[in-house]
Amino acid sequence: MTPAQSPITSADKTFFQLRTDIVEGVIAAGTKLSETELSTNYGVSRAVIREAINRLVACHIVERRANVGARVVNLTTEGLIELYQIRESLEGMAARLAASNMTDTEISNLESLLNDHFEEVKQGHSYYQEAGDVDFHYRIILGCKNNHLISMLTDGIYHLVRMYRVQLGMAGPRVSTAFDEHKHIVQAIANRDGELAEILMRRHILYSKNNIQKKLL
Amino acid sequence: MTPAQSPITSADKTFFQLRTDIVEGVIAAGTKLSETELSTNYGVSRAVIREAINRLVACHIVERRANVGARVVNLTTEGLIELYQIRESLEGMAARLAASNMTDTEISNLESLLNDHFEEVKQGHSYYQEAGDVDFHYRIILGCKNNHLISMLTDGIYHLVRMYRVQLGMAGPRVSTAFDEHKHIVQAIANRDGELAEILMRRHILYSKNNIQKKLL
DNA sequence: ACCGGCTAGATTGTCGACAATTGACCTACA
DNA sequence: TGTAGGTCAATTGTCGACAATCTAGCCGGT
Repeated sequence: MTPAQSPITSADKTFFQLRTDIVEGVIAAGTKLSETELSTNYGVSRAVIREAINRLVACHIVERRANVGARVVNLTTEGLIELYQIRESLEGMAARLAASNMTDTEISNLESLLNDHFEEVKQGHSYYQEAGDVDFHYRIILGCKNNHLISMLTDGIYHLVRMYRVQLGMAGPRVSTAFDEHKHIVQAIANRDGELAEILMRRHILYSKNNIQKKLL
Repeated sequence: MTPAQSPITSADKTFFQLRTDIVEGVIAAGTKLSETELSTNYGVSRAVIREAINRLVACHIVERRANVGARVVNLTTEGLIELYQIRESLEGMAARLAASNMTDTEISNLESLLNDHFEEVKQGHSYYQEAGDVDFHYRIILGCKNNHLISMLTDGIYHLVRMYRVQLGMAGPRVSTAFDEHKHIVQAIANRDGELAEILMRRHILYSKNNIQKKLL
């Protein structure tokens, strides 16, 4: 799913591990992160834990107050809306750029990916499950070829999005509609129509937000 | 200009200092950042330097390779374009949200700010100088009330933008035209027309990008 | 002369100990 | 009883030393 992360240093590994544990809910939202405690739990020095925590702060997964400590962020409705506004903006741009910058083979790969998903939908499997949706969005993000943008989305935003999805249990009913939206986005990209691709991607994410927002009220 | 940063810890101060020195060009782009050397220069321990560098890595001002070291990023045309694509996307969204979320007093403050600038323009002062432009964009960003978005722009993107501006010397000729663009954006926000505000802001940044791109060829 | 491996120096990564700050509890006093 | 102040334990911030890793230069073989 996500491309091979290659943890080199001990701090890398600890960062990835901690991030996974928080996103998956092993460490609950709002939890205080005690450096000494984590240090013993993960079997590394406090310096390593500190570096990992600082990186999590940079992705907005953890908040730190000087001389007081670090806490996992709380999952709020406002936070989720903020996140989706950013997604709408950045992924819309990614789709626009992808229409210009994806190679023909990348596009045909994306189309065949979509066909595979179509088969699953026909057989009644819920399409809007993590893997398929994430995979789709992921390829378009990579297709934009803007490294800074790619990094912001894949290193920063997406883990937070996933945290909300996992912990608020969002495997919503937007099955076939979401699939159609994906199909139209790919069509626009294949036609090299960046403007349309952006509009469609933004609407797609906006619908998603509205759907979730409805469920949370 | 930028709101009061309150450096608490020694690492905070070192981070701000280092960032300023890099953005202003005291430490040139592409320079290798030796931890021990910086440690003696700034009069703090290596741990503090490491934390500061890691934060700079998170803002994409510095790149680090494990076991090798950290370097200040190189300023490339591609990097600048990437940055402006992100700005177009995020600040467009900020303008849209600002049209909904700014208070009436914030809007009237913004209008009077623009009037002050207009006086300067009438008197022949180059409007498109750092202070005025940054101030304008800054207020709109804050006006969006999306804390995550605010943080991405003010902590992340803007220092890089400034680094390009300072080091590539961009005090371009877009004087009165930029002022008009600002005026129209404020009008849209005052009318609570988010959609138009976004379109105008995106075009404003796009023009800016084209202008710079033209000068760099 | 050129290429591959090896050694030495320097740099980064990790660790445990010490210093500084915070928050809570406890006490004294109005 | 409630509040202000002080004390103490616990946590975070900072430091210097040690271990692991990379780069550059040297040496020997082909």
